Amino acid sequence: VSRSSSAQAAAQPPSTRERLVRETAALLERQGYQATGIKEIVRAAGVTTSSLYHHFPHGKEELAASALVHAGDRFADLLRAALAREADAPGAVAACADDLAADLAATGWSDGCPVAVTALESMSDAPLLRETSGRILQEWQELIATRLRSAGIDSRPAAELACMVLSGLEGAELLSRVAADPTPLHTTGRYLARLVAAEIAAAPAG
Amino acid sequence: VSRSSSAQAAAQPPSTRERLVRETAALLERQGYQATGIKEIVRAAGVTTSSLYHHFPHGKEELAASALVHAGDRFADLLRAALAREADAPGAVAACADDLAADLAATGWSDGCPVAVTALESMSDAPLLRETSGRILQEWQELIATRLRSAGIDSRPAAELACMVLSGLEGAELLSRVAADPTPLHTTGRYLARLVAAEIAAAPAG
Amino acid sequence: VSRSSSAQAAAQPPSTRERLVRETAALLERQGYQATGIKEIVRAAGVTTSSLYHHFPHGKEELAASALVHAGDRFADLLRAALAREADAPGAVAACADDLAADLAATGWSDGCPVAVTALESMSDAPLLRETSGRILQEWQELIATRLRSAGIDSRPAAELACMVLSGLEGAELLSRVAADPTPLHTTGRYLARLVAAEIAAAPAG
Amino acid sequence: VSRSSSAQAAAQPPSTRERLVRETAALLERQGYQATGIKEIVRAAGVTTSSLYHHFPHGKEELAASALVHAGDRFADLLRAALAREADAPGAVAACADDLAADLAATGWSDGCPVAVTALESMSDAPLLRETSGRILQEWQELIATRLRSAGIDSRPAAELACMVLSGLEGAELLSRVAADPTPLHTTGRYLARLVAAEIAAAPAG
DNA sequence: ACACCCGGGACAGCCCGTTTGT
DNA sequence: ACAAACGGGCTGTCCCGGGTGT
Repeated sequence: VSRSSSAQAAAQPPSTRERLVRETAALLERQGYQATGIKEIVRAAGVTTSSLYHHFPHGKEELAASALVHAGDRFADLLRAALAREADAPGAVAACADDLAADLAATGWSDGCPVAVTALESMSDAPLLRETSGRILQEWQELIATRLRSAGIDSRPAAELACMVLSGLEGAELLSRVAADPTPLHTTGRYLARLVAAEIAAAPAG
Repeated sequence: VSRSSSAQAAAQPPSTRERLVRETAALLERQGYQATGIKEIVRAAGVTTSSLYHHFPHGKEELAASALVHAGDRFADLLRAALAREADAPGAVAACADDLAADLAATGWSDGCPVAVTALESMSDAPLLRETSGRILQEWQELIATRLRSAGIDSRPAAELACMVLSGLEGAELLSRVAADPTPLHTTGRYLARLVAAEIAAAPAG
Repeated sequence: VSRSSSAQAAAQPPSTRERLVRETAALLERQGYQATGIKEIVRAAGVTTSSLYHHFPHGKEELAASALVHAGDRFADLLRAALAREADAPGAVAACADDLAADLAATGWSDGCPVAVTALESMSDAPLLRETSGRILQEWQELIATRLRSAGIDSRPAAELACMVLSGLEGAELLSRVAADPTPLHTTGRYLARLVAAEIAAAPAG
Repeated sequence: VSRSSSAQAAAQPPSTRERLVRETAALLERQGYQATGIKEIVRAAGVTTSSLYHHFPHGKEELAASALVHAGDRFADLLRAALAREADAPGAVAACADDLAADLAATGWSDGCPVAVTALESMSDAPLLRETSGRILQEWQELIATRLRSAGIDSRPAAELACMVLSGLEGAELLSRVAADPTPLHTTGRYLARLVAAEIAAAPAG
């Protein structure tokens, strides 16, 4: 999915399209979809409005969808890294929460999961964004589920537990951000790790 | 906090201010803060713009804050009811998730937690909304924590577990809404109940 | 219909709405509907865009419709004056063409019948403008028909002849404007007068 | 004038330039000049914008002028056919009106004389279009005048009568289109025929 | 000569949240 | 409490020209 990064990140300056997607992703993380204006995007990316509409004929929504995919890939990288770092599955899940907390704190809690707010904002209008958000959330769940299965958890409970883990992470991120406090993420990470440990203990197979 | 309801809910038609708050709350649940326009609010409430600025001199943000408090009280009612219905604490937590799922499904997943999206949208601007959202989320956590303590869990772990429960609920609501599927909420409810049960088993005192 | 002119033209400065209608009518005569921008209108009228949308919530089309009515009334005045000036009906019809020619020439053939171009432009979109144009053209025909009936022509032929007269005037105005030459209007006026005279001769009653 | 048709209409697919002109003519008939966008044209013709500017370096106006000539030729064909069908000159003139009515009604009154609206729209700007329109209208008048002269009318009155006839046709087309009703065209055709008959009777030479 | 992708400014019509006279 | 006005902002489209290949 995120192959473009390695393919052309060699040296050439990011293309107009690339810059649009990147800047939009950054703005979405910070402000959400509704509060991010087209003008703001083109100003940040240093391109003209016409260029935007050349690359994204359906306008803001199409661009935001691309930006969501981009941001989703970056978040997937974060998840993958955290999940791979710890040898035991419970620790891996907790690492996700802790890394996320560190990441958010580093930006002063202004940036955040770009999918959460955009998805919620796009419930009524913007069906394309809603679908895209859904797919991205699914990807993340599968990423987590795969890690859990590699720890010996059966496929079905692994999927359900991954859903729980992602729910916990997303909800805790909300609480942490509004409080500007990493505690909710850390606490949630600990409990999620416990759940994973319990599941492994219950299913000793693998 | 929600004392106004008993004070004047006797019979008289809802005041202008009341109608504004109620309609705004409804719109916030459905569309979030940014997508809800002043004109839309006054049209829905059947009042003039000037009346709005008479009652809420600080405009949209102040009105939205009042609406958040109103909506937060209603959600607290839902929590209280669910927590009180089940005799055992784990069941009570699961009931929260299930009630929430039923509630959201009944509106076609269009309505939702009014605080989540508004809080996320108001991170960059609208500090009043951010503070208000934070207070409301705190209230909910305390509501849950109180129920957990009454089940014999110590004060400190009860608070932490309540944080985990609320995180799970909020995150699962996000997942359920974007997928238009109650499964994430049910699954999360089950796991949260397990955590509560484990905590009770671990702390037999009380 | 055009009672407002006498009612308040006494002294007070024209209201915002009045200025909008007047300036729009002037611009429509000169440029047509499509070439006249909202910004141009508000600049000419010295009002803000928001004021425009306060008085004409449906925007450009609604404003243009009002302007058409206004301009139609003014053109009806011209017709009435010309029709009343000459004692004989044929001369009255010719006077219409001549007055129209004089009027158009006085503006360097830049102004013209505001209805013609707007009606043609609004065929595909802007149904409100189309209806309004149709009504105005009907009014003018009736004005002419009434004059013909007062000259002894029966009701039915008077209506048909009025249709012919208006067609001739509108078409000749087109030819005169693109050629910047009053001849087509004068020529057409002469032939129209002949038709009226023939009709009177054929129907000696009255 | 319309030599291109015979020259290359043999079999080969219409050239890029040809397609541009044809599609533009069709759009001008329906929407006028201002409402027809460059993008709309290139989409309809299936060519790229650069191709358009290659063939018509002066852009939209030059293309529209070519389209006007093309459409004018087609309308001239209609006039010629109608004028030649009827043996007597009055009947020939009436046939023009009737054929025009049939033609317009067949398109649901959406298409129309492409010159009228474009000419009126181009009065203020687009002098090239104005000149082109003028020439085309002149051609049509001469077409009619020639037919009248062949019926024994002197050169000078034939030219004037042709002016009257074209005025009547154009004006009646306007009235018919806005009313979506062929009656104005039919009525006008009848009266125009009467004028021609009277002229022939007055000038019995030939 | 011809066609492609891409970009450039300016402006289209419209609506935002807000304030003022009164 | 009301209509009226404010000024800036919104998304989107206008018509057009460069750079590149062929």
